[in-house]
Amino acid sequence: MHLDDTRKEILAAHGHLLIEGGPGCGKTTIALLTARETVLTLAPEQRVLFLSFSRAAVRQISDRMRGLLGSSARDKLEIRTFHAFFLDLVRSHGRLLTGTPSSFITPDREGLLKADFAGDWEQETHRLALEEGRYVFDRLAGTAASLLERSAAVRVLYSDTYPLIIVDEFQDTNTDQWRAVQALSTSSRIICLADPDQRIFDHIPGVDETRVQHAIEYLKPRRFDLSKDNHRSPGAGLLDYANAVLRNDQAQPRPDNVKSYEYWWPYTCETRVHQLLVALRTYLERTLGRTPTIAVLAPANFLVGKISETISTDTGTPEGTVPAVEHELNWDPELAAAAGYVVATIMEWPGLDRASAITRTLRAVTDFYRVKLAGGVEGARTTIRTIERAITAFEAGGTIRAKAATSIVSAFDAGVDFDGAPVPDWQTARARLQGSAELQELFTKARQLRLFKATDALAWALLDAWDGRRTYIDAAATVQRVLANETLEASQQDIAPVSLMSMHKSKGKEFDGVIIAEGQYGARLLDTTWDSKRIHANRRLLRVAITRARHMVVFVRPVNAVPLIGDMWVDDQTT
DNA sequence: AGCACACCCCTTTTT
DNA sequence: GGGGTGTGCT
Repeated sequence: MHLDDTRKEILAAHGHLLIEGGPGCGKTTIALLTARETVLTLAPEQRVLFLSFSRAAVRQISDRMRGLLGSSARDKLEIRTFHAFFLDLVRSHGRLLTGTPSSFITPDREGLLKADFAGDWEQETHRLALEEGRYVFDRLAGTAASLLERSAAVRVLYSDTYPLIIVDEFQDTNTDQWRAVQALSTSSRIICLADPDQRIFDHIPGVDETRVQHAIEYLKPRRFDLSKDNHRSPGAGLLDYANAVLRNDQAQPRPDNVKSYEYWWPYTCETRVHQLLVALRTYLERTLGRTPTIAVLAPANFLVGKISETISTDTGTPEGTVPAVEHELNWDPELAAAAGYVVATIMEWPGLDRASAITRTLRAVTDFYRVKLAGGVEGARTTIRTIERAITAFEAGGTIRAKAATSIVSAFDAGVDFDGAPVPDWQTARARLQGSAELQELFTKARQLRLFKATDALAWALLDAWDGRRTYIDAAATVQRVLANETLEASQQDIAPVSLMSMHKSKGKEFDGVIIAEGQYGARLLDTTWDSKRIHANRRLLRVAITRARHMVVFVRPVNAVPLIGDMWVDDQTT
């Protein structure tokens, strides 16, 4: 492999390093090569630690590693998420802080606990951690940091084990993650990989635009700038264009592999995306000579969800019918699972007495709203209360007032027949979810489950739950188990040919083609009414989205959308 | 207490 | 366009 002077310098350098550069500049590669050199000097029990944010990123880095490092070097390199690393640390040493063994509260469990807790949940999670040694995900990093700060023994143990620690996406580390890195930096060598222009998460508490500056002051690292380099060949033009969008640089022309389309009546954003998605797929298939990977990205999740709904079925347009597109969607998996859980309780009906069947389903409905409440929807609280009151009234034989509850009762009384074929039976059960706004919402969410590739696993598990005559025994528990399993495994699957996600979620991923969709009412890419801070944040986000593509970017924007490059204010006045 | 209707606003999240 | 919230009616 040919190395230029900067890279040779990086390999020869000692002490803490800060390596900056944009997408495709080779930060990860040079970090892996540095790890390879370091590995040669390690004692048998020592390793190099490579920390990143998501499992998807860990997977991508591991793939890259396999191409660069021999198997003996690979064994000495630990590529892990921050979370997994902190989880181990707290599991092994958390007792030092609390005196009790540590246990963990999974996100779905946290949702239910949070919904039933009246006070300040943030404060409660601190109390749970300190007094009971029970940790929700968000408390892990802070706890790990405290352990490393307060216990010299723990710090020395970890620094001894990991003399070199590489921190990926350093600009997005939060305060707690940075504290842990700081503590380890006393005896371990730290290499930070950063691209300040990919900072798209500073709306999250603890993530801070001054992080890189702090690191420069605290670690006093040697700094290297790779931002001029790009090793993805057709991507080079895309990176230049993305940088032009970032800086609103009007001198840069739009390259041929960036297209922009408008939509207006009778098209909606979703139908236009559907049409262009099929066209892009055909085009890439022809030019690449293989099945391409395509991502549809939007600035807001609700738009992603709407696009998913639209492309799931054939769409009629003035230019003909566009066929349904198989795709993967990663949005609200917890809410969809909670809705699926309600459907599963209905599949248990024929085997249960009236009272337990109905209360079981209604409890599942309240749990759905607990998940929703945990996601920040305050209004879910009244719905939970209303349905809980209905359950109490039902059990006491009183009058039920909630429409969702009366609908469930009459659905049960109307009777439901299953015949042992899981998929049609699932649909039969799901079809009972109607008669009120709440049940309609559950119905829609449950439909999304189809998209999590969970269908097959669900069908198999339900086949086992079938009692051979008329009901599914413990269907709810079965569905919960399968869905929990699927969410954990999901990230390990290969990239689907077509995936839909928010622009934020696309960070660190790569596709042959990218469609960037802009909504009409919300979900704007740029808006003249925004302040400069938000405009700049969205330009950074656009840069991330554009650079996800290896070959082609297609914008789908409403008529009169603000040009991505140009004088926004003048344009606004002329329209 | 629960619901329907009117009005308002419209980002982003890993594990 | 549509989901969330607030208001007033039953």
